[in-house]
Amino acid sequence: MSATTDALKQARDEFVAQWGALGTQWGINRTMAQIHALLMTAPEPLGTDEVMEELEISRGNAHTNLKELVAWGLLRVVVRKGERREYFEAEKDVWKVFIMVTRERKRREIDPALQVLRKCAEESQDIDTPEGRAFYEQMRQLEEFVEFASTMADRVAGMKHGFALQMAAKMLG
Amino acid sequence: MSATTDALKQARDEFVAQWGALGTQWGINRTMAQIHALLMTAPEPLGTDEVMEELEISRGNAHTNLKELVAWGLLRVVVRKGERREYFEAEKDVWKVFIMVTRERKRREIDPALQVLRKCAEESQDIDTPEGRAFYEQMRQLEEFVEFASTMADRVAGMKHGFALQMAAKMLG
DNA sequence: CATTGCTTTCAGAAATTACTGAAACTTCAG
DNA sequence: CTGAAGTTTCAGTAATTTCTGAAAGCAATG
Repeated sequence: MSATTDALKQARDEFVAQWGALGTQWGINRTMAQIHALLMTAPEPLGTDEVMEELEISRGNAHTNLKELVAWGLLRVVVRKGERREYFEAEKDVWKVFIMVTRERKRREIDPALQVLRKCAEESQDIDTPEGRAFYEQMRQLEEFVEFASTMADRVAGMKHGFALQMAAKMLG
Repeated sequence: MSATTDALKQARDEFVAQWGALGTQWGINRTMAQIHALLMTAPEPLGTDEVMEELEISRGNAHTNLKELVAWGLLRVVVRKGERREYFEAEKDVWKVFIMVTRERKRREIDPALQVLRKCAEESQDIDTPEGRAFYEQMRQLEEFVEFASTMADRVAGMKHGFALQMAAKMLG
């Protein structure tokens, strides 16, 4: 193995390890983040066994997290003709990755919050004391804000990269 | 206790419990989210003992999470004249809460990612093979995007509520 | 319909994270 | 200085999350 190939392997391993550590901070499990990093920097699709070997993890773990990444829309399953194995390929376009993550987080984090806030607002609607009114108002304000966030998330997720940049330029200028 | 007071307590308990559960999904610990919910809906500042009693948690747990919330800028410490106890009061303005959370998440999630990406880009800068170039390019694209996110976070965190609404209207219109 | 090659599931083990309760520390008043 | 009232720390325990390895499932092939 040549010196440059070795240097690449090293840089890539570093990236995988660090991305995994970051994932933990973002509330994503380490293995999932590592697999994502590995595949985002893979020149071609990898199979379950290759992922297992590269990251030194069990089949069950590799399988679960690969499927989870597919559910997030961050990996595609690739089947090669004449082969039974499944290969996995990462979305490499950074903007598309961002869109996927935004959609998924909205679904998992924003939508449930909205449910809760609406329920609490409704339940406190008719409580006719100063404290009751204050509580209701607080719920309403949270609800309004989260609704706003929800709309923004949808908007952003629908944008084309170019448009987003244009908007950002306006915002920043 | 009157019926309406009772209904309020019930609604509030529900909110605290659910907000705690949501917190878990956001990668924030349950107790911290519960304390935050409790104080956001408290008509006046509470002391450690009241928080302990309300949520049925230990002193150590209450203390740690109260201080953590202060560190996030989501609670203020209030001292009443002639008293030694510390009381805690939540920021109730939803927009201000959002700003604080944005700042803190940028610091904890975006900045470290940028460090990692810069290091990996630098390390792979001179690897002169097709795979090396591809890796370097991927790091650069990620870096560029995260830089963009960082700038946006700073911008948003510097906005006044009114301005944000105005911008949102433009975006959505 | 038996075998092969691969995918999926899941019970138990390991690792991580959060909580308790008690002791140590700090500050103030008498 | 001593005690009272409160804050802070932390070792050990509990709860939760993640991972392993093996068994079960499934589809294609001969």
